[in-house]
Order: sequence, then C-alpha cells, then structure tokens
Amino acid sequence: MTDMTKAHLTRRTPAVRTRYHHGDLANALTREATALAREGGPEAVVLREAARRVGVSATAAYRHFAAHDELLYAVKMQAHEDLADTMDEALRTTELPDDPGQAAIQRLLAVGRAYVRFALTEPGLFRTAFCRIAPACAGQESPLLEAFCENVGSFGILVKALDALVATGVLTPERRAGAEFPVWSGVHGVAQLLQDGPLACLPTEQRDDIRDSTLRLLLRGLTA
Amino acid sequence: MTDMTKAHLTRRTPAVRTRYHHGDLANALTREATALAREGGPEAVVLREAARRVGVSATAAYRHFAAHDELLYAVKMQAHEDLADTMDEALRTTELPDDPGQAAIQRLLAVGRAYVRFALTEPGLFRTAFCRIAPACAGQESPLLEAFCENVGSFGILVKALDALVATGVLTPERRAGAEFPVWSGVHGVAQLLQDGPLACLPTEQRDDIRDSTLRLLLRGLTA
DNA sequence: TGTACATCAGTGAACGCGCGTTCACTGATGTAC
DNA sequence: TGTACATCAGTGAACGCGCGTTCACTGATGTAC
Repeated sequence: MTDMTKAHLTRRTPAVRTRYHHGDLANALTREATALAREGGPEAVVLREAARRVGVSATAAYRHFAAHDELLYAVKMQAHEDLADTMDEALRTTELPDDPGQAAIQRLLAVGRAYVRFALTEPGLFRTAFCRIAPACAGQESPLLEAFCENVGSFGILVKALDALVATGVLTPERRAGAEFPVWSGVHGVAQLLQDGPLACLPTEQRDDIRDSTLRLLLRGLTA
Repeated sequence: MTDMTKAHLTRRTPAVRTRYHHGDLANALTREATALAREGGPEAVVLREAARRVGVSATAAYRHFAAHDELLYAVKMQAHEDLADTMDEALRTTELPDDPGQAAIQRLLAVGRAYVRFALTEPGLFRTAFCRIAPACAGQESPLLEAFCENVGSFGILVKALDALVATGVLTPERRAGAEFPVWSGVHGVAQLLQDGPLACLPTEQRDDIRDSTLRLLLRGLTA
C-alpha cells in the first residue's frame, strides 16, 4: 500500500450510524465495495458485504443501485481513476533530464512503469478495472471506451506522453498516428502476464527486467 | 468455429451410457468441461454440469478429480493446447515469400495474428487459458510456467519464430536475448484489450488495424 | 409558526438458487486359489 | 474352470452456503397552505 492510495479508500468506516438517513449512501457503498475489490478483486465485490460494512441493510443499496452490476461498475470506474492517479503521481515525482527529448522519453517510461506497478501492487483493483461486467458490448458504446476516446484517465496520460515525444522531435508525426493503442497493448500485456498470468511466479528481479525490456522494445519501435 | 477446432471438443456426447463403468470418465469430463469453457469462459466450468453432460452423477467426478479446481485446471491446460494448435495451423497454412528473412518475418506476424484471432474467435477458451485458479503462486512454480520454460505450446512457437529471425540475419543475437517476453506481452495485451477490454466494442476493421499496427511496432522494435 | 401529507430512504424477514462437497451405499471387475 | 473376495468406479440423497433480490413495512424529511 503506497502513499498514492486514496485515504477515503483505506479508512474503514465503522458500521455504526447515528442518523436514520445516511446522507451519502451511494458513495459510502462505492467506497466500501472498492475496498472489497482491492482486497479480493471483482469477485469480492459483494453487495451485502458492502452494505454490512457501511452499517446498513442490504436492501438499502437498492435505493441507489438498480442491481449488483451497477455497484460493480462504479467500483470499476473508481479503479480506473486510481490507476490514472498512480500514473499522474509518477509523472509528478519523476526526475527528468534537461534535454527535452530525453525528458519526454523518461516520462513515457515512467508512465509505463507506473501502470505495471499499479497492476502488481494493487492486483485487486487492477483486475477490477479490466473485469467483464455483463455481456460485453451490450450497450454498443461503453462509457469506458467513450472516456478513452476523450483521452481521459490512464489513456489520456499515455496520449499526452506520446504527444510530448512528437513535440520534442523524438517521434515523427507519421509514427505518432494511432500509436497509443500498440503502446498501451504492450504495457497492458506485460502488466497482465506479470500480475495474473504465467509470469506471476517469477522472482521480482526477473519481472522488473521483463517490464523494462518491454518498455524499451516499445520505445525502440516508436523511434526507430 | 473454425476447422482448427478439435473434433472431440465439438462433438456433444449424448448423456446415455450402456455400461456401468464409463471407462474414460476423466477425459470425458475434461472434454465436456472444455465445451462449457468455450461457451461461457471459466465461470461456466461447472462440475455438476459437466457430469450431467457426460451422463454421470456429480459424485462420480470425485473419483477422478480431487476438487472443482482440478477439473478447471485440466480445462485450462486444454485451452492452452488449443491456442498452440491454432498458431501451429497458421504457420502451416501461411504462404511465405522466397526471401528467407522476409519469410521469417511473415511467420512471426502469422503467429501473432493467430494468437489474437484465437482470443477473438474463442473468447471463452482464451479467458480460461489465462484465468486465475486458486491463489496465484501457491505452489511456487506453476506447471504452466515450467511448460513455458521448456518452450512448449504457444510460447515455444514464439521462441522458434524469433530464432528463425536470428537464423536469417533479420535479428541480431543481442536483440534476440530475452525478446520473447516483450513480444509476448505486446501480442497478449492487444488480444486482451480487443477481446475483453475497452477496445472490444470497436468495429472489426479498426480492431484489425490496431492488431496489425501493434505487431508492426513490435517487429520494428526488434529489428531497428 | 404549525400542521397535513407526499415522498424519500431506510428496515427485517424471506425466497430461490445452484453450486461444491460428503455420506453411506452398490454394482462391476479382476485376481488368488 | 469356478468361486471368494478385495478393490475400483459408480449411485442418490442430503447439506450448508451465501448470494442477489423482493416484499410489505416504517421512520425521517421537507413543502404547501
């Protein structure tokens, strides 16, 4: 657990209430459900348990969420927000070289490393951020995809990092076009394989190597 | 459903038995459980339903599998085998240019495309191949990881494709070292994002573009 | 300022579900003599 | 070749589990007059 962890997510609300009306139940439920996701991934997001932790009957949740899926969806969005926060934090705290081009490269690497770090230090939230909810593509356009198209969240941070590479002349505009998806794929893939997949049991050192060589390969592919 | 689909996986065994002893129950259960995984992913692998489809009591399964997890694990291995078969099939059926270096490149691309195609045409099996079973890293070294270290299955095919790049002089031995993991990451990531993730709802054409540009980026990173 | 009443946000009990798993059992098989 | 018996591979009934969800309800709130 790191300093980037939001305080409101770690604080465990005591399950005692003074007033009959909670006043902020939807947020409280989302918060506790997110804590469940952090502890055990999407499978652990149990409506009844979230209500229990808030100190409210399970039925009360239905005043604020139509069904369990809606609560899980809120948690999923929160997990994406946390991921983006981690990447933002990494950008702010990374020391950069003076050379603008080198600085842009270091920023892209920092963003990628933060993505993988989030997957490994917050596996429950990472898995929840990318979990399936209901049949995929049910509503044609997912809000998540729309969000990505508006370049917000983790995707937006990646987009800006790539733009900075173009601005500093490290990356040509032709190579830049559409490059966010391949880069995202590489970073997401290594995060997934190291966190959940067949590489999860490797020693830390080797996993760091794999992460770094993946980022270097992507960078070389961009700037070659 | 394509021709690479194994016959024994599609044939639905009628749930009638003549003999009291089945004779091959472990395999029959694995086969039906794999069919369930194909239809609905790892969550759909239900021991009781597999037994029902074989035409046997649920209890009978416990003569062959210690618990549900053991059955799911067998299905997971089968799914990995199917993935590898798809990639092998792609290698065999891809037309290659005369130039050996170009041929090696085309083989790598074919292997990557087959990986993504499997994810998209057999999402249930793909998700099962990479699903979590029990606490990760429970037994220190997972059999799956060991298999990968022996370069069998999909990983082995990737390793050979990279070796061929070296043999034909397209890839330097220095660049070759440890390259399987970054390349695998890129391919796995794009498969995941397109199949399950935020990019799943994109039109087919755009998804093909993303797949191809990812493979090209990886190749450029290798050979730059 | 006080009161009536619609509305909102909670409650507790209950239901059905289908799963994984266990139990005591029985039918089939194969080997020793 | 026949028989006794250990062993293997099935059976059906039952259990507990905890979930999501519904029901008819009640306590709190705020607004019209």
